[in-house]
Amino acid sequence: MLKISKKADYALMALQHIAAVQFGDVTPGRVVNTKEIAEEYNIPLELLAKVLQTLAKHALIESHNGPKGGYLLARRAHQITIAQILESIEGPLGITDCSHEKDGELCMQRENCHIRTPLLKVQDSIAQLLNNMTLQDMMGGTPLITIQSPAAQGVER
Amino acid sequence: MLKISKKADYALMALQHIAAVQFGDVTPGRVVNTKEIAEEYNIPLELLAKVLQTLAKHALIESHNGPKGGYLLARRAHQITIAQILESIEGPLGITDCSHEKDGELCMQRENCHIRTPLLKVQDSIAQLLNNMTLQDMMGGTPLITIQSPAAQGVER
DNA sequence: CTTAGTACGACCTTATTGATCGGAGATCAT
DNA sequence: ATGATCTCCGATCAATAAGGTCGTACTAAG
Repeated sequence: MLKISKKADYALMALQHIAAVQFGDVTPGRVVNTKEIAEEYNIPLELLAKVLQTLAKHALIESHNGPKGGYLLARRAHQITIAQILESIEGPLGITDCSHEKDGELCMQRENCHIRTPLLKVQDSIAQLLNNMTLQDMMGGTPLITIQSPAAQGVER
Repeated sequence: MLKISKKADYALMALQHIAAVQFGDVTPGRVVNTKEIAEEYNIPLELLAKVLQTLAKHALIESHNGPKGGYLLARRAHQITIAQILESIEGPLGITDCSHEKDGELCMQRENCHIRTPLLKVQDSIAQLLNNMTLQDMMGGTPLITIQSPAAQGVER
């Protein structure tokens, strides 16, 4: 519980990989295709493809068609937050059902519910945490590259 | 998707209610039965019953059988953390699948996975948050319960 | 115009969650 | 004791979401 989905997991791995290739020392600027990532991390190819398409639709990466095609980060790693990634894949994140309910459908226990307010506070804390963490912060012990980032916080390297 | 389940929601509501009755001004020390809570918050009776049984099994509340029976908080509100409640209902909480995997089954992408460590940090932060918040903290502006259902009981105690 | 790649939508399978049912056991009033 | 209420507990069902697959169309490089 309080668990992120596999698709979101895959998205994080893929983005980490793309970032590592793109800004790494070996072949910087190279595009990365779906198959390469799928094989590297043992992710089902078709599923990963859909995840990447979703990320592209949300403008976190950009796709290039045809042979020699593949994906590139749309922005730099420190400009992509973990929250953005998760929300691209799983929709707006909310601890509780009544977090962002439209006018029409409000939950049955709303009138007497005393736990909504405190729960929303918890949610805010988590959202804040995820919004302050970027893809850059996940680029710790990558074998491909050694990023010298002064601003990477909270991740051991 | 980082969401807590309905059962966990129900658990929180129920505990908040029990605490409010038990330590409130109106009828302090009174036991609370399943039906009362279910009706107050429009929760399916049978489902709530199971939630309460689970909470009792984890020693967060204690049950009293027979007529005039019901539930009582096993400890005081500030000694019950939100983390304890959630874990009672949904098992050990972990952001990612590989959080607490047994020796045998480790995830397919483990060897090349670069996101595990940073994710565990996120998880720790959330766990810390939930461990530092108690039931007491959810008892903010509780309008004290005003139930005097005929089915409930007489005036004594 | 062929080939290697993404794009996209429909579909299937499985796991989790939410909810229900039927009794067994406990307790209290009478 | 006995019956009326309660909780307890296991089994089960239904709904929904998650994970994964398939087929085809579209695009660009050689």
